Amino acid sequence: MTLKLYDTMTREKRAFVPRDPERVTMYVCGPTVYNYAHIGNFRPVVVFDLLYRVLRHAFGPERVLYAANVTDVDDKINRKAADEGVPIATITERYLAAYNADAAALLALPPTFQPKVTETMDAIVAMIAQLLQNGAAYAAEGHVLFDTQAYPDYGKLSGRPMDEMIAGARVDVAPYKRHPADFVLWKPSKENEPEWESPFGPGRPGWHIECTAMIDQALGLPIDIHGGGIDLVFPHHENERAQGVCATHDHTYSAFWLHNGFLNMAEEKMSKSVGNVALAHDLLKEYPGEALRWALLAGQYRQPLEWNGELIDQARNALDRLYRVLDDTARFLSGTGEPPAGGRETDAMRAAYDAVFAALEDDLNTPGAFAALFQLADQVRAAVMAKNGAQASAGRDLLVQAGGLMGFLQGDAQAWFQGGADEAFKAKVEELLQARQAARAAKDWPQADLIRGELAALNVEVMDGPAGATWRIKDPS
RNA sequence: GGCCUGAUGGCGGAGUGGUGACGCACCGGACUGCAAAUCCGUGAACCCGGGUUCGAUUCCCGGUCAGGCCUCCA
Repeated sequence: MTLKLYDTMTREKRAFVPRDPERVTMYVCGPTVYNYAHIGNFRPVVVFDLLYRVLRHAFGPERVLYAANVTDVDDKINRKAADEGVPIATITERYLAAYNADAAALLALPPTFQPKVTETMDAIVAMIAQLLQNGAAYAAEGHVLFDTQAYPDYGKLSGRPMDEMIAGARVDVAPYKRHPADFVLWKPSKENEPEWESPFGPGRPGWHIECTAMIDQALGLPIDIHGGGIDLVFPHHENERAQGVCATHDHTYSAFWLHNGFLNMAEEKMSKSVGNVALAHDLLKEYPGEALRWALLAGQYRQPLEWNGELIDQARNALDRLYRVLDDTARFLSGTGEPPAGGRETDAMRAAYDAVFAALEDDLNTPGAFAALFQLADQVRAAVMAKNGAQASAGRDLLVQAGGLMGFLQGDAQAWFQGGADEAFKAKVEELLQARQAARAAKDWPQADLIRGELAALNVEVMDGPAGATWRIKDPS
């Protein structure tokens, strides 16, 4: 089986073959850290984290280099800093920390590198100088601009014929541009804006050059995979490519271009509590990160995804079901008293397990992978019901492994169901549970139901099983 | 105005030139003191109009609707 990925550039799905299997490189455009990130900003985080995991599995963890940048030089940052009367770094550090915490909560692995513009300034300046030297850039009125006419392939990535686009554009063209599509590589800073020294005069980099320089510095051009949101195809990635190719004289830049679709926000349903629960930071207060991760992967990454409260509930329920299988299996295995070692899975289990990988290798078909995961879970449950400890154990291991490849099911099942409960709370619940058990033993049903009601008031749901009662935190709704 | 995507059951969402996955929800049954879970089972969809084909949800054309980009927004 081979990994197949859809490349925006060639508009086709094709086999992924890295330039060097010992050193697979991926770069993804990250956030501008001036605020809490919208949940939509985390779709690429989760999607490319999944790809990162798949690549690590395929080529070996230490052979995959993943760089996800952070933009910490930006007008919006400047404005925010001015509003609060604090240095730029105060803003960027605050929101970078929040961003990384949120990404971690969504179970995204930390990338190998997280380059920042402020730490790449030398490389940016050097690359601009190189472009000037190569005749692909020119200076005008304190700016340095990229000369799109110097790059015949310009527009190829986004599939835009330049003349038509300019004809239809509603943009004012700066008078110092030789061609309307030319874009800024370096520009003078305005009053009170941060600025850096350069051979072209003091100033700051334009938007696109930073990524190209960060890629070259962190990974080295060309790379195997470049990812980001679909909105970045033009102009950002088109420009990146133009710069990179003209600076390095290597035509690849990135062998594959991957772009994730947008989240469709249904504003009417989103307001479960109040206002915009659309910030990942806020959503994470209400839902387990693992459920949000599942929701973000509920659709194939290139398709638009309907984002609403129901989607999150469904994701949570889906994980409930898988964790329940894990939990029931654990109970069964501990009940049998003999931890079966070296058990063997059934063919159906193995087939489902393989199907998870096959789906992911097909351009990250996460819905297909989920379907296979459920198939596997069903097989494990069947083994438990058949009281086949060896098969249950082996199947459970496969399920945890397959889920793990996608970043799921690595937590303790009890923790999933009782997530967020502290020790004092658990003790309180146990106390009520025992009182209820006593009432049940005495067949005092009214009393037992009364206690169930008390637990319900604590947002706890009781489940009576053959081995006693278990409990879980109910849905937040 | 130009360019580009998409349209599948109540909801989310795969896939395919010929019995339309999967999950959630719903309904019936089993089980249960109650409830949950679980098990068995039922029902339910391919935007509209043409074309190609023995046959189209799938391919082509047109339309409608929705979304994205052309304004440093994933």
